[in-house]
Amino acid sequence: MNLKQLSKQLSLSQTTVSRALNGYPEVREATRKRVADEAARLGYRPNAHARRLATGRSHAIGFVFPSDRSVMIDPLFSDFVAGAAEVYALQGFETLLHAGGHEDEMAVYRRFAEDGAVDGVVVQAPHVNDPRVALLNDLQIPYIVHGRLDSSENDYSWLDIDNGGAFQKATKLLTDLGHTRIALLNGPENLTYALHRRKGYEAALAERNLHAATPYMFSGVLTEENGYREAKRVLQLPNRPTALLISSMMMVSGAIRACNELGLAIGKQVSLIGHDDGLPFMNAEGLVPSLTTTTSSIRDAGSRVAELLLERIECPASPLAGELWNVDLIVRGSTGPAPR
Amino acid sequence: MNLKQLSKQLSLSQTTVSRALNGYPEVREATRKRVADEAARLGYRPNAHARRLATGRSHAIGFVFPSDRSVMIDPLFSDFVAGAAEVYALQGFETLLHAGGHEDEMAVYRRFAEDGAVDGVVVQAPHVNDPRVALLNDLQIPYIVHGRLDSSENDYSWLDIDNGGAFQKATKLLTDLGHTRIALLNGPENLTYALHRRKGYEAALAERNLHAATPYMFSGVLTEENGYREAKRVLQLPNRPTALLISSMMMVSGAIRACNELGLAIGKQVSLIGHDDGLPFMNAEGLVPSLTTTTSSIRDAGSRVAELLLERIECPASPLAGELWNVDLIVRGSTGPAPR
DNA sequence: AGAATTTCCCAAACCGCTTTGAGGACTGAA
DNA sequence: TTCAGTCCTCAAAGCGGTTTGGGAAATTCT
Repeated sequence: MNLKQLSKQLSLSQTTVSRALNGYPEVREATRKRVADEAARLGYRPNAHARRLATGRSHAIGFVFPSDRSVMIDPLFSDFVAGAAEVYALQGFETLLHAGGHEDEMAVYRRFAEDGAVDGVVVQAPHVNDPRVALLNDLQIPYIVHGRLDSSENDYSWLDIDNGGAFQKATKLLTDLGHTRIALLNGPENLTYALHRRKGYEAALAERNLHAATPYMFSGVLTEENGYREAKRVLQLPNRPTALLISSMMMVSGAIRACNELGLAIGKQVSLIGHDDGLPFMNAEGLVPSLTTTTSSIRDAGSRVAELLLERIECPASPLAGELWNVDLIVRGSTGPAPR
Repeated sequence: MNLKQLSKQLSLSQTTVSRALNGYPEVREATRKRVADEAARLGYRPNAHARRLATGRSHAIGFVFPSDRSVMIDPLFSDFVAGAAEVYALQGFETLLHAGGHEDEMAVYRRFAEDGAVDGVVVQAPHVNDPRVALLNDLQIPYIVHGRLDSSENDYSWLDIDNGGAFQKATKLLTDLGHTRIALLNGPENLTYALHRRKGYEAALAERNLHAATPYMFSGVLTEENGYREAKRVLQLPNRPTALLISSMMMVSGAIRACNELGLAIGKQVSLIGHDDGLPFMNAEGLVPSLTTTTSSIRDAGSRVAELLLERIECPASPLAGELWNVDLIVRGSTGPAPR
C-alpha cells in the first residue's frame, strides 16, 4: 500500500493525502479525518526511504565506535546507548550503530555528512581537545557530547556529570574520617571524565594539605582484573593506603576480591568508595558491606542526551546546551574511620 | 556532488556512470576507469537514501530489543552486537538498533517488513517455541537466530554454542572428581540456552545415578547479586554442595564473594566452574585461583552470525544454515577433588 | 451583485539513484 | 556493399514520497 494507491482509493490527489497525513493546514478537517481513517484501515505506512529522499532528513541518530575494541567493551556504553535508543524509538528515530569497519571514526562522520545518513550524532568518551567536535562543527552535523572536552573553546552542546565534584566529595568524606593515604583507581586519564575525577580527588587532598603520591594512583581500563591487580598492589605498599577510591563497579569487584584475599576488612581496615553508573547487573547496595558510592545513572544520561540532541535537531538555531548533573554521594557500609 | 553533476562533468549519461561505478559489464574498461578516477577525484559518493529507494534494499541489519529492560541490561548482548556490527560495517551494512519505544518487538518486525527498513534481522535470546521465528517466516524477512528454539520445527537459520554439551562436560569433570552434590546457578530457564545447560547438567548427573535436588538449582537473571545471594544460600544448606556450576562470569563474581565471606577455600572446599563468554572486562584466568570455565566468545559468535545472515541475504534460496559450536572446557585452579 | 479573499485541492516537478529498452557506432562476414 | 552481431551509450521511466505554484469553489467584503 503506497501513497498513490491510497489516494486513488480516496479519489484524492497524492498531495492532499500527503498533506492530510502530515498535518498541513491546507486541508479541511473532514477530509483529513477521512484520509486518516482510510489510511489506518488499510494499514498504510509511508515508505521511510522515499520520505528520507524527499525530505533530506533521515530520522536517524548515529553512534560510532572506534575500531579499537577497548571502548566498546565497556558495558557502560551499551547502557548509555540503551537509554538513548529508547528515546529515539519513542520519537520515531532510528539508532544507527557503527563499530569498526575500515573507516576510522572521523571518516565515518564525513560520510554521514555527505550522504545524510543521520540527522545527528552523539560523541562519547571525549578526551582532552577531542578533534571530533571540530570536525562535526565543520561538517555541520548536529551533535552532542556526553562529557566535556577540556579545552578553552566552548562551542558545543554537552551533558556531563560532575565527576570532579563527585570525587572531591568522596575524597573529602574520607579525609574527614581521618584518612590520609587514599588511593585512586581511575579510568584512562586521557579521557576527560577520568581527568576530572583525578582533579577532584587532588583538590580535596589539597584542602587538607595532603597530596597524592604517584604509587597510590592507577589509570587504565575499567576491568575487574585491573581493579584486583591494582588494589592488591597498592594495599601491599610499605605504607599502604587506608582507603581506595574506585572509578567503576567492575574495578570495585576486583578490589573486593583483593581485600578478601589480603584479609583486610572492608569498612574497617580499608575503606572503599566506588563510582556507580547504575548498571543493572552490579548492585552496590547488595555488596557486603554495602558500598559507599558516588552514583549517577548512565542510562538516564543516555536518555537525556537523546532528548537534547533531538531538540537541537528540531531547532538548529537554538543556543547550545550544557547540562551538568550533580552526583550524589551515598554513604553506606564500606567507609569507616581511618584505622590507627 | 551527485550523479547528475558527475555525469555532466564526464560528458556521459547517468546510466553509464552508474553502471561504470557498479561494475556492470556494459561499459568499456577505459570508460570505467575514467569514471572511477573522476569520481574519486571529486569525492563522489552515491546518496544512500536514493539508492535504497531505487533498489529496494536498505543495506541495514536490525536488532530489536524488547522494551523490558531486563534483556538489554546484559553486557553479553552488547558484546555480541559489537562483534556483529563490525562485520556489517566492513560489508557496507548499517546496524540498526531498536530498543523499546511504543511498539512491541513483533510490531517492529512488521514495520521493518512493510517499509523495507532492513534487509535482515537477528533474533537474540530465543525461548522455547519463540513466536518471533514464525512471524519472520511469515514476513519473509531474512533472519538468523542466535541460539535455537526447542520445538520440533526446524525451519530457520541459527548459530548456537553447544550449551548442553558444555555443561555436561563441566558436570562430568566434577563427578569424576568425586563431587556428588553440585549446584547450578543458571540463567532464566525460559530461554533455551539456559534450558539446554540444565539438561546437560542433569544428563551428566544421571550418568552417575545422581539427580539434582531443586534447592541446589537457581534460575534467574545473570547479575552479580544473584550470584552472591544464591551461592550463599546453597552453601548454607544443611547438606551443602561441594561444587557450583555457574552460568556467567558476573554471577561467578558474586559467588566468589560469597565463598570468601563464608571462608570456603575455592578449589578446595568448594569447586567452581563458570561459563565464560569472553567479555573483555572480566577475565577468568586472572582470578585467584584461576577459574575453570567453559569458554566461548560471544563476540565471535556475533561476527559469525553476521556473516551467515549476509550470506542468507545474498542468496535467499540457499539452504538454511545451522551451526553448532563446540565449547571448550578449560580446567584451571578452581576445581579440585571433592572434600570428604 | 461583483470584487477580493480564503479554503481546499490538484498536476507536476523534484529528491538522486537504478534499470529498462533502444539506438548508434563499430566490427567481421557474406 | 550490405547485413548481422557486438559493444557501448543514452533517454526515459521508475522507486514513493514531499513541495511548489496555481486554479476552482466557497466565503467574505463592499
